[in-house]
Parts: sequence; structure tokens; C-alpha cells
Amino acid sequence: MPEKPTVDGLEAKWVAAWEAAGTYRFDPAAPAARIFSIDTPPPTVSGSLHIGHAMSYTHTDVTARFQRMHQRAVLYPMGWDDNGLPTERRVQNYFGVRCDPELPYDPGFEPPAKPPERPIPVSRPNFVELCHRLTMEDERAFEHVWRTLGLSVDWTRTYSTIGDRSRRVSQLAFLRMLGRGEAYQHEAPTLWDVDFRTAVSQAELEDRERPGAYHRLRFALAERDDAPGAGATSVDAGVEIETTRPELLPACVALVAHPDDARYRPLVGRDVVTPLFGVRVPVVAHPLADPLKGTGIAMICTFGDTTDVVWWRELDLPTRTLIGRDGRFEPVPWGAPGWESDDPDSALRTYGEIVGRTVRQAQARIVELLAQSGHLVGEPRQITHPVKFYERGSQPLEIVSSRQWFVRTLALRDRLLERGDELRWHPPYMAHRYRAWVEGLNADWNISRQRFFGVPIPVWYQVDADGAVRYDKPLLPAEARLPIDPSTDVPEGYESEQRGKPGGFAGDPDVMDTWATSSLTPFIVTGWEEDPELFAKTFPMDLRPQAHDIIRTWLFSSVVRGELEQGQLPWRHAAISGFVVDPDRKKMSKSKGNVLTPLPLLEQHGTDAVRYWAASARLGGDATLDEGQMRIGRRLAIKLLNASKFVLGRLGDAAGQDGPIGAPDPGAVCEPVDHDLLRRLARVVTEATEALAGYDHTRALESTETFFWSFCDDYVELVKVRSYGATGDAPADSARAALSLALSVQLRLFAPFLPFVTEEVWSWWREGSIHLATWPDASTELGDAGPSAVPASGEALSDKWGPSPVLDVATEVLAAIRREKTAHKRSMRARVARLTVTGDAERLGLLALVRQDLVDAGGVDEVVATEGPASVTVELAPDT
RNA sequence: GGGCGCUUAGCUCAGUUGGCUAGAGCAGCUCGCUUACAACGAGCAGGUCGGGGGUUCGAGUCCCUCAGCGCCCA
Repeated sequence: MPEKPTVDGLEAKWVAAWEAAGTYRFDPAAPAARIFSIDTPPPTVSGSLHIGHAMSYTHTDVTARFQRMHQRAVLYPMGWDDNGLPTERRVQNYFGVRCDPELPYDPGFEPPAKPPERPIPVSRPNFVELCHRLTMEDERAFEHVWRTLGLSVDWTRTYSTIGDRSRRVSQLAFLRMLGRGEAYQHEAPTLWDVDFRTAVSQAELEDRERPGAYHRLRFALAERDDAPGAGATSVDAGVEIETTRPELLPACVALVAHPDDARYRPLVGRDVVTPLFGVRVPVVAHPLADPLKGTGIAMICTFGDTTDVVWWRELDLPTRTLIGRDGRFEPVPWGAPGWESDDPDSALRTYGEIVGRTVRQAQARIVELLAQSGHLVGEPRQITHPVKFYERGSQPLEIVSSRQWFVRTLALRDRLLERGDELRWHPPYMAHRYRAWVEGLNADWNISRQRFFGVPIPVWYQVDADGAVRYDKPLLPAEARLPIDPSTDVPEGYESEQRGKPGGFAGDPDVMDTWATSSLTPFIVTGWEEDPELFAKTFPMDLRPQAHDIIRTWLFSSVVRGELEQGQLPWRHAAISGFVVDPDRKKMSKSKGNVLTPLPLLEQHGTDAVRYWAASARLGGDATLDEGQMRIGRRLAIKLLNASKFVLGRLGDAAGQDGPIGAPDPGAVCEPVDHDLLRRLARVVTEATEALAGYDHTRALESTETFFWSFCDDYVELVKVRSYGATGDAPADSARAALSLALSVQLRLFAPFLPFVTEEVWSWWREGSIHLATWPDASTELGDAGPSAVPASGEALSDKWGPSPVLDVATEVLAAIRREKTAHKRSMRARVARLTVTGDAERLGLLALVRQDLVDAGGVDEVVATEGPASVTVELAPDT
């Protein structure tokens, strides 16, 4: 025990000690009933950790430690999400390379020391190797932060989402879905990011307010074929629509109005002619048309937005695709089938003005042309409206038609809703987020991405004799071969020379959505299809901790995979953390520049202090970054050191100079006020235990902390003199036993929150790690009988222990004495000439039981106890 | 536009199925170096519980409504 204990330096000391001792190693031999498993969120390593991560992971770690102290074998691995776009971008810039998936693997490739001006094309496996090289550094840095934060992770079980294990699980699950018909490929309109040139899924969308303009366009009404003078186009009769995307006019396939809209009902079934391009398109009716928007009739283009897709599908309209994968207008064959026009030459000429242009350029030109031709009615009306973006993208999404892989989620909707009801959400209201998302699904989950650093779709295709890739003739690898990369590996029965050749094969060029892999973390970490014994014991897992922003992505997709592979939830509980907002209550974001990384805060305040702040924030709620709260946490940790030093000093005196400080002995407790202290502590133990079992770490911490301060301020002061042996051995032993018991219990109650300082104190007098010690048991440790261990939630046990009336009276009198001394600006050491306590017989009886302690603690010369209305009067001795 | 959450002391937050005079910490003020702790301790002061209405013997708590803030989804 150091002379002057400090919280500084405890992190490095104990991180190393825990690692050396394997304190947090998972025991796979434990029986299923004794295992607690956590599906840790793998952080994105190419980003940076911020203080919000530290909070959320602390919440999880508190639970992990609590369960471990119940002698559970805790499966608590860490994962790194390194697969995906953010990593690709960094690698491209860092090494000066560009991925060309057509190239074969070059085992000798080494990037130049300095990135060249023109990016070097490399194969996908080479590119992936470079991604690995870079992410390894990030992962080391992340691991350092997590260890400093004191996470009780078993670092021998770390995985990464691009690692062999993840790729194998991902590809295997894909093949299983394929075999069951749950995955399918389809040429379809797809949400498309023109910068990244990849498809994205519904879950990755976000709306952003952007300026735009309504352009009112006039369409001519085509004459009825059966009407007199058929063939001529009426210029008088016409219809006006409003659109924010006039550049898509050449892709117009219909006009649409609400079926109940009397204004347009006469037009439904007739044709109109598009301005500039002379295309005859029908007027149709559909309930999604909003009579209040614009003129109440809209143009349907393939494809301007997701509503266009719905109309196109449900009304069985033709497709006229304009925009290519690079976001530019592609050439189209005006006059050819599908591109009929009243004046193909003119259409071709007009369209020539926008071919090769971007959307923005094309819009400007088309509006000019419409104005010249007189089809633009009035001036464009400026508006602000929500536009769909890929959440990582910078350009509005386009919808292009492409071949993609999908997972059937729409058909699962009802079962997914049931699973959401089964899951135990903490806090419960987070279930709404999930439900709203599942109910709003409007498309199957697109899992293919036209990117490189991801898990490859494990499929090849036959190539026809004429060189065409036959997507309808997939070649699948044997499961035992996984993971494979179809860009370098060769399907069974083929030679690598046949790649891309007529009669040969071609690999699927796509990789999976990063969520398609991370949705499988409950399978990756439980040994699915690799360690059947472990899987049987750990699936479904106990806990999924995560933040609320990824309910629709990570949580949702994981529930989908659990349902598809196992027909059950992947976990029993979901603990959802909120965000950290800055002291001005602004959400932290890179653009605001108010993001704080954890390490400086950990170094400045100490880990236990930061954890104290984090654990003070409830699940689900946004927490304010509050360094004041960290300072309080630091003070608490220091107080714990000092109070422990005092208690152990008393025990050391009793044990003699070199005698060992033994385990506390409840049998030695004989003084009523000592019993009361332990009884009150028993209530705290029960409350904290119930709270933690119900994922309410805040209440557990608060309850423990409140007790601790009162223990220090009142109880320790009360028994200090007695504990020195001033009034005899038995009373002194009683005090020492109570102090020792209370310290042992409080250290363990604090251990999940303040792992460093509690371990430090524990090491002064006990064997082994406190984090493997048994969670305090109010029934067996504190001299009473009762229920034990983690109670079933909802069971209220805290009343069982009864009141602590002796302690209450003592505290009240002690406070009165202090108040009097302070009021007269006297030192706490000032003598009390006479202490008068009045009350009924019971009160006076209680007083008698602590009389000597009060006399000692208060410096009281004379105590007068009389019957009467309850009161305490303190008369100080004259100041000398 | 729909949904969810929040609004309690200057600040950060507790306040359980309605039931004491609405609590804690920080900051503030006044004291005190006391042999665990001055990076500390003791004490004091500080609130019309966002506004309005309702139910009730009784509302911070339940209902309605309005306002503001935040998030999610359209």
C-alpha cells in the first residue's frame, strides 16, 4: 500500500497485468448456462474513434464485467470493420493505386514509395492486400485506445470484417441463401451513386434539403386515332405538368394523375406528346399521384426517383434509360424500337445537345430549349426539397438499371416484425425505430456493390461460345473452398486460361455490401460452421450493444440473417446507446469540427474518470460531453484510494506490523450501528444488482456512489475513534469487521465502472483480480439470509433488508453537531459542551446504542437525553 | 407530413405503479489544514417542475392542448 496513493499510471500497470494473466480470456469449455456472449460492434477503422464510441463501449464493458463477476464465461471479442468504401478511398490516395478487377493477381507487386501522379492499376487481391496493410496500423491504434479504456475484451478472439473467417462465413451464408432461393440476381432499377459508381441500398439513403425548381411544361394532347382529322396534333388542347427534373423529359414514359382527380379523369387513357422529343406517351392513373402537388399531374420518367420505379413497375411502363453509370447522358437511338418519335431527326438533334453532359449541365440546356420552343410555361419556381443521397456520397443518387444481387426481405416482413417484438430492447422504446423501418421497407435488400475492397460474391458464370457471359448459368464453388475470390480463383473443371474466353468462365465482378458481412457477426464470433460445439453453446448470443443510428442497418440486417440461417433472433437483448452531444448540445460531427477523440480525455482525466462520466449516461439517451462530470469521477476514484487506505490501515494495525490482512469476518460485527451500516449496504447491493441485471447501469452507479460518500462522511467518522481500540477490543473488532466488509463489497460494486482503481486497491489486500471475484451477495456476506446472485428482473428485493434506524439517528445528530460548528465558524475539532437530544423512548433507545461513537466523533463532553418532541440541541464549548 | 424522445436549481441530471416540505452533483457563497483524503472536508443558499386546461382528496408524475429542442422515417 503506497504512502500517497494516486490514480495516475494505473492504466498502463493494470492493462499489462491483465494481459499477462489472461484475466479476460473466454473459457470455451464453460457450459452453455454459464456463458454470457456479447456481439461487439466492430468499429470502422478507417474513420476515427470518438468519445461517443467510448461511452457506448463503456456501457457494454460494465455489463461484461458484471456478468464475469457472476462467474460467467464472458465471450466478448473485438472486431474491426475494415471492409468497404472509406478504406478504399484512403488506400487509393495513400499508395497511388487504382483497383482494376480484370487484372490477375501479381504476387510480387510493391507500391512505389511515393504515390505516382497516375494511379497504378492493380488487381483486386493486390488492392485488398494494400487495404490490409493500411488498416492494420489503424487497428493497432484502435486497440490501444480500447485497452486504455479498460475494455475487458478477449483480444485473442479479434476478427476483422475482411479477414479469412469473415469472408468464409459471408460467402458460405451467401451460397446457403442462394441454395434456398433467398438470394437472387436481377436486372432492375437500382439506386446508384455516380461518384462511387456503385449501387446502394435503401438503408444507406439519406434525405438532404437541396435547392431545386419546379418547371412547368406544356404537353400537347395527341388526337384520338378514331377522331376526324387523325394524324394531326392539336396545339390548342394540352396539359401542363410540373417537374424538378426537366432534363429527364426524353425518358418520359407517361403522365400520371390520381384516379379520383376529376380534372384529369377525361385525359386518362389518351396520349400526349412530349415537348422537344415528340414522343407519344399515355396518361395513366395511380393513387400515388398527389393532386395537391404542382398541377396535380406528373410526368413519369425512367427513372427520376423511387416513385417513378413504383409507377413503372405497377403500371407496366416501358423503360427509356438515359443516364449511365458515370452520371452522364448516354447516346440513345431515336426512331428505333422503344425510341419512337413523331420527329426522330429533331429528337436526335435535340438530344445531341445533352449527350455526354452531366445531369446539371443537361438540365440547364433542356430548360433553354424548352423556353425557346415555348413549352416552358412561366419562370421556374425555386424551391427547397429533400433529395436522396447515399449517406457517404456527395451527388444526388440516380436510378440506373443494372444487374444486382438481392436478398428477399420484403417477403419476410411479418416474421421480422415478430422477431423485433421478441427482442428485449433497452430502453424499450427503441423497438419503435426497428418496427418503423421494417414496416417502411419498399425493396428487397440489394447486397451487391460495384466495388473492390469487400467480400467477393463467390460466383463465376459460364461464357458462351460467342463470348457472352451467361448470368443465368452460375458456377458455384464447393463450400470447402471458401473463401474464394472469383477474380483469381478458377471454378471446378476449368483452367485459368479460360477466364473470359468463349466457352470459358467469368467471375462475378461485384463485392458484397459491408452490411452483408457485418450482419453476420453473431455467426462469425460463435463459430458457425466451424466449431459446432461453441456455436451450440453461444447462439443465440446474449447481447447486442450498439448505437441507435444503425438500427435500420446493422441491427435490422442481423435480424434478417438470424431469421434466414437459424429461424431465430441472433441475440436475446439489445442495448442501444445514444449519442454524445457537445456542451452546447450540438451533435458531434466532423463538419462542425466539434468531434473529440477519447485518448486525450483519457490521458487528462484518467480512464476511471471518463468511464464514470460514460456510465452516468443512460442507455438510449443523448449524453452531454461533460468534463466536469469526469472530474467528479476522478475525485471519486481518488476518494476510493484514500478511504481504502484508511480502512486497510485500521485492519493492518489490528493484524500487527507484518501480519496479513485477512478476509472480512461478519461474525465479529456486534455493535448495532455496524449492523445498520451493513444492512443499508445490503439494500444497495440488491438495488445495484437488480439495476445492472436490467441494463440500468446508471442507477447501479448512483446508488453505490451515494452510499459510498455517506460511508466516508458519516460512518467512517463515527467509528474512527472506536476502530483504534479506544473503547475496547470487541467494539474495535466490530468496527474493523464492518469497515472491512463494507470496503470489500463497495470495491466490487464499483469494479465494473472503475476497473483500475478498484483493482489497485484489491491488490493491496486480496489475492487475484477483483474482476474475477464474486459479485457481492447481500444474503451470504453481510450476516443475513436471503436470495442470491442475479435476481430475475422485476423482482423487488430491496425492501427485504429493513431500515437502519441507529445509523439514521447517528447521522442526524452528527449533522447537527457539524451544522452548529460551521454556523459559529468553529473548527470541526471544537468541543461540544452539551448535546441535548429529545424524542420518544424508541429514539432515545437508539441514541443510547451509538452514544459513545457520537461522543468520540463530535467531541462531546456531556450528552443529555430527554423525552419530548424530536430535536437535537448543540451547545459548543467556549472558544479558547 | 408521420413517429419517437426531451423540457425539473445558473449547469449536468435523478425523481419507480399519482402520496412527505421536489432531490443529487457541479458552479456560487461562508467556513475549516481534523493523524485516509486541501487535487480535501463541513455548512448555507438556490426551483411557479416549458405554457395553458382537465381528471383526482391529492399531479413533476395521468389525460388533452400549445410552444421549443433533438432524433428517426416520409
